[in-house]
Amino acid sequence: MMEQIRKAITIHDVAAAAGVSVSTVSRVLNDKDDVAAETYERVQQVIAELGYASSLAARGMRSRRTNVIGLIMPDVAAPYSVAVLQGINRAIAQSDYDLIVYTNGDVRKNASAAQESYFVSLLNGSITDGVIVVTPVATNFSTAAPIVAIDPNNESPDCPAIISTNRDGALQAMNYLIGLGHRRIGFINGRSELVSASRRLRGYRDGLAAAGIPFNENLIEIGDYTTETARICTHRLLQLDDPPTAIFAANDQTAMGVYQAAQERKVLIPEELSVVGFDNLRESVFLNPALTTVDQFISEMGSIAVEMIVKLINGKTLETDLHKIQTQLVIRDSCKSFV
Amino acid sequence: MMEQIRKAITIHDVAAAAGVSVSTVSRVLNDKDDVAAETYERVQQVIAELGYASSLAARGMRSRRTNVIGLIMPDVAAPYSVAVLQGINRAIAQSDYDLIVYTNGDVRKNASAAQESYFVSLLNGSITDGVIVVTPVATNFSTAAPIVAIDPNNESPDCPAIISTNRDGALQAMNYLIGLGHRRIGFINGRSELVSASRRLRGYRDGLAAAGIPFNENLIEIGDYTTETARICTHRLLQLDDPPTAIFAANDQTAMGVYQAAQERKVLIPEELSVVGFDNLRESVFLNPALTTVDQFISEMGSIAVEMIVKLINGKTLETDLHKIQTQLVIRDSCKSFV
DNA sequence: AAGGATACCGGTAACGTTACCGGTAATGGT
DNA sequence: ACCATTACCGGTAACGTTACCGGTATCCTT
Repeated sequence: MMEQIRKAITIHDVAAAAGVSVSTVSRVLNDKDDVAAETYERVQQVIAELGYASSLAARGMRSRRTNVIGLIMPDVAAPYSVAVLQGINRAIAQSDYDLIVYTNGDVRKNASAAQESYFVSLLNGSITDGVIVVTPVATNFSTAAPIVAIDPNNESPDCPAIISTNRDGALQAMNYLIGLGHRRIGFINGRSELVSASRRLRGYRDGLAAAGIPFNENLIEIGDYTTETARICTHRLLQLDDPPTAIFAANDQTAMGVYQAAQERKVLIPEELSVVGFDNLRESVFLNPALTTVDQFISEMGSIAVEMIVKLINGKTLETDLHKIQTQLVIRDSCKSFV
Repeated sequence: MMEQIRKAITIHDVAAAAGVSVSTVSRVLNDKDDVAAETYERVQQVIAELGYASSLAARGMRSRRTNVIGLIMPDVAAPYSVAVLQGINRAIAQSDYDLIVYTNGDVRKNASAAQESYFVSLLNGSITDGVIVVTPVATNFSTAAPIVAIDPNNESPDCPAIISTNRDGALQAMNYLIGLGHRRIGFINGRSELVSASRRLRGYRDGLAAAGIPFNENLIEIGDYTTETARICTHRLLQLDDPPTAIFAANDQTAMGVYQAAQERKVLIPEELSVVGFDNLRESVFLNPALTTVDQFISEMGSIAVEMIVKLINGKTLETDLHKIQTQLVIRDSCKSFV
């Protein structure tokens, strides 16, 4: 077994086996009409018999068209990434394109801009017709093929991008909590260098200000969007002399950390502590109690990105370079009014 | 803005800008030692300035080595796939290789063998040095580069593969339930054409047989590993004249469907119905009550696959072509003894 | 000082494919 | 019967890169 070191078959092998020239095989492969029906059949049969598939590399190099869209994301297995992937996958299925996801598996938090542009050029102009990048630090890429950024870390990116209304979503969450009577509201933020985190903090502060509640430094924790860090932050908040009656978590994974810490301290959610998250991940429904959270339609961002990149690939112009997605509070069972 | 239709830069541009030949630039790129320190520096600087990245396609075509590993999976966003991805990602990060995930976004359940081999040849021999395929139907690929299959749908695949002990895991689950006193145990299977499903059914039947419990056709439902179908199957089981006191779900997503149906019928888990799953997905901890399930170490399968493919790429031989992973029952809160 | 070794670099060919051009045979029109 | 058109197909060059060979200038050795 496993003696299949039979050298990979090329278009030349197919041509030889079918008794035609490589040009003709190429024409068959690309469904050009300048080939006799009989010849077409014969070549197709040989292709099937030999199990031939054309080299994506060679094809892309010569014809400048691969029908493949690239996707670059820092960590493919993170819940956020998975949600994006779902949307992209759905859109790809309905398109004529295939998808290649590229990652170096590096889950170090701070991918450098240089590395990102490296990845982009690596794919673009060789094996992909266009690239979608997720939460990039860089937004200026030197490449011929089009690029679309999802949630870029740049207030004014110079490539087409999709962003969600982070401040507005946070504001909705705050208004909801304040409407329930909460006045001591803790906030556990994401990594502060991320634009999304600073925009959500903005919403938190604006929400307080609009209600005339003074900003209290002690109620702010700087997390990193991970559950474990959020657990620690929550413990710090809950052991304050005057602990918060509600916590606004900057994303759902952070909210999970809040749940964990609350359970460890025998603090009941929502009776003794209200919690609001951000993202509306699939998992948030399964939490007990089900998490109230801000939906930022992550999957939609993915599918819209595909639509945009396809337009760009086909030389069309976009209606808008900056596609904003409206966030929306989803009320479940993790909050209770505070009297 | 967005006038970056500056034609992609090639090694020739770099060579011209640095005042050297393309050969020298190539040597710098590949860290060959036949280049003066001063020249090396200058070329590196030009590369950085121009933001040049070599074309993966051209490189792979010429040098037969790309340092990229391919991964082919039917649905990247499915929970199972995500778990595999996690393991693969972890292992990739510690290796010298990058990862490309290929999908056509087709979530149709039955990908054809032809399509699979097409994908494999597409990647292999052009842009990847080796490919990992997840739950392939085909296991005989005509390609020069190595292949490793995860959970192949073939009892005796003729390529190196990683499989988990499905029957044994199911047996553990059954012994546990029977040990708790259950005798009417329902089983919701996955798609019957999958090897994993038939092996788990085998374990279910063997478990019954060992305990002297007669097999009852009515307690078997054929699902498709999805939550929605499982919901429907569960309703059928629970409205039987003599409904099961426990349900063994063929995977965790199926178990979630059982939870949903139970909730709709006001059937309490575990008081009135015990549930065991299979997979031990991340989500299973968040379920309420936490799901007792068979861990099949999906992530480990991914990282082991990377180890295997790297060995094969480097011409080493594997200790074993068929790597079996031991499954293990994880007991949580979804089962109770039946008196 | 002459010969040989070494350091460094450029030119050429090839990887597998498609775009383009051109050529042959068959067909149609008069 | 002759020219024009058409249908079909083959040859050649090029995509961007690296392997390989070979060439020049410098250095070392005796």
